[in-house]
Amino acid sequence: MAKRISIRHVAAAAGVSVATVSRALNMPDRVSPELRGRVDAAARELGYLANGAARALASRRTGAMGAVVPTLDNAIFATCMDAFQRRLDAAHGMSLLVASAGYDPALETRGLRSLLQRGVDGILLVGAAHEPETWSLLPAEMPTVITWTHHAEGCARPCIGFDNAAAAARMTRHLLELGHRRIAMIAGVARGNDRAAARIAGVRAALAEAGLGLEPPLLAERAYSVADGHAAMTALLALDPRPTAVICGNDHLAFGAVAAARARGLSVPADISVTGFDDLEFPAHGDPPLTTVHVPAAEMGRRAADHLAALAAGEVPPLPPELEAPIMLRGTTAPPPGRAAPRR
Amino acid sequence: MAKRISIRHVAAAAGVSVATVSRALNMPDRVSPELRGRVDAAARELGYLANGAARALASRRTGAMGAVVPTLDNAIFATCMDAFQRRLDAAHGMSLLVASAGYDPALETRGLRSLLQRGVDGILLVGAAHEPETWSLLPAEMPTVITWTHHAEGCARPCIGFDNAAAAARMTRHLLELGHRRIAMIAGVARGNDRAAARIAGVRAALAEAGLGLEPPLLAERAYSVADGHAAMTALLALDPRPTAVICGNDHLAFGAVAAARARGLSVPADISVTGFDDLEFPAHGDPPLTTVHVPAAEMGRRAADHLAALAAGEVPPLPPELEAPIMLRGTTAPPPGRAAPRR
DNA sequence: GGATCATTTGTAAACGTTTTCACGATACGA
DNA sequence: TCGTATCGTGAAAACGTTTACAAATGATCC
Repeated sequence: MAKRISIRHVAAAAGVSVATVSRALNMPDRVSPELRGRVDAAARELGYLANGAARALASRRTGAMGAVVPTLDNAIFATCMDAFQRRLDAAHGMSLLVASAGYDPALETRGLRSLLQRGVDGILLVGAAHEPETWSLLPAEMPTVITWTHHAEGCARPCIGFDNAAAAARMTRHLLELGHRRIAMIAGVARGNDRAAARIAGVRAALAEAGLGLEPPLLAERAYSVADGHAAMTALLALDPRPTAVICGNDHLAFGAVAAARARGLSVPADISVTGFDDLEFPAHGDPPLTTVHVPAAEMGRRAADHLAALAAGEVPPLPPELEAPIMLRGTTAPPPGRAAPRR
Repeated sequence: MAKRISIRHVAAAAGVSVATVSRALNMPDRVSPELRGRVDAAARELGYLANGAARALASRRTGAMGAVVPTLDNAIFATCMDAFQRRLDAAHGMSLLVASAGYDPALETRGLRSLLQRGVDGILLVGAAHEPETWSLLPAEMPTVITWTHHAEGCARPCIGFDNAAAAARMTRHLLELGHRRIAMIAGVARGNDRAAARIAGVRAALAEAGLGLEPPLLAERAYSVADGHAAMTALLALDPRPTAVICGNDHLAFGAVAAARARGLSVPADISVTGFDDLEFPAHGDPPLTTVHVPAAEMGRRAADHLAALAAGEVPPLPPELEAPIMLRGTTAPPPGRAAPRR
């Protein structure tokens, strides 16, 4: 590219030193109104855009935050990133650098390394379970937040999230209260995914309170996709006796599960109840609308932005509170067949 | 942050000059195997991570690409960004800086300015219609690609996309061939959105071939959401006579439209046909699965990455070909009520 | 009426790389 | 044996900002 306008040109045009230009642009109140006006005019006139690299090098801050997410292809993370980026830009003048790791620990480490090297003022991570190498890459003084979880034991970083296990347990108890006893779960792949694991643990704990267990074939771990949910549900329906309720690890699985049940001629929720996790737009408007756990994705994104920005500015923000993940009771849960709705 | 390991430390540890360290790391074949080994060892030993800002300043390239998208909250763009980022990283060692503009021209300009200032080696834009200020921000030599459209008249930048109007026209003709004559459209908001406008134009053109028109109330422009699709469909169903087919500007609108029709006790497609645009995962597995236009979002992302990387490397890649946007015939279209399926 | 202090400005030193240039050494062709 | 390429290396000059630091000016206070 042709040589761009530099701060020197602006300084010359305004008849001041480069330092004054820098100050006029970055700390307008430290410069007299008169010079500030001249500088602003010259900058606008010349179409001056500061060189980010030089600025970052000299000031030791880049004005960009990095995020490492499992994927952008799942709306729940995309929603979070959208809110994160918007808040970063609107409230803190910062940009977003994203790396998606595809649920692959090696890719995650690689992505983080690349963000760090590229230079970011902070890092957003999803979940608290990461490779040792990932953790060792992060200097203690690098502003970092963990999202999507809250009670992360042994995690030295602030967590902006909710309690996956508790939310899953609550949903399970709802099913138990409706009278279900034969409850299955189509979970996400738990290996390397602490959120998926916590959801399984929550369901299992709630079932245990009722004297029930959760083992294969009633527990299936599948990749988060509608097709996988469909396939897993089809397998569950072949069981005898078949479950009367199926808890799914996310909305994709649940949506597929509902479709599979209907394909088998079953009515949801009359014949079988299905629950999801995430609360995405489509399943919420499905037929019937999906009963699910609301995940505050956008809220996590916004809070993460504020927290990271504060950390990067050297402030010591209060530890983030646990977020709510309320159950959205909609149309896919009901008492098991042959049982009246419970009195309330 | 505590002072990080710099290239100087590595040079000292390896007993060579900083120039040699730089070369050993960036152009390994320009350095003798012996020294290269010493440098690599020292770098690994010290956990050296190059400072991206310094590197960018000296080399005049940042290794990051910028993208300005309308939103990340719509899966179609998130999917594109996911593929874009993955290809950027895997094939070109580059990172992704995203700005989402929320369909607001002013925010778009602002986002672009921020990306440019931050320093990117190239820019991905969605659609060819942008504010004059947006265009004037982009120096001619800044590698840029337009996605989501192909025949953009008067657009000096390479376009990686498909023909929105032609795809919409094809879908319309499919409906006409099924025997529909009273066809409505729930479109996206066309103002400032050339894709939405092109889709309307395509539908209108195909209808005109059949001697039909498309005006309000048969044409409604709504924000891209399931709820808006639901509301618009409800209004359409109050018409007398009501349309026998509704073409929607995207899958969100279509999904909501289907739900609204069923809520009114109508059967889709027996009583009324509905079509979408995008081909998202959920509607494709709905009940019935949505007939829609497939938008090659991931493919556009990958191609954009390759094209931009080539441009940034000073190559002159061939102009990208037009991409396919095939119609996915699924379960929401059928002949209008009281009319047999057409012979084939 | 000085001394002190804050305010505004300029000078120049970082910031951590890449890259040009020069240099010596080695290989090659005549 | 003597130029002449070729190669590997180091010294040092960018790259375009920010930010101590110092200097100059004017205001404030005994």
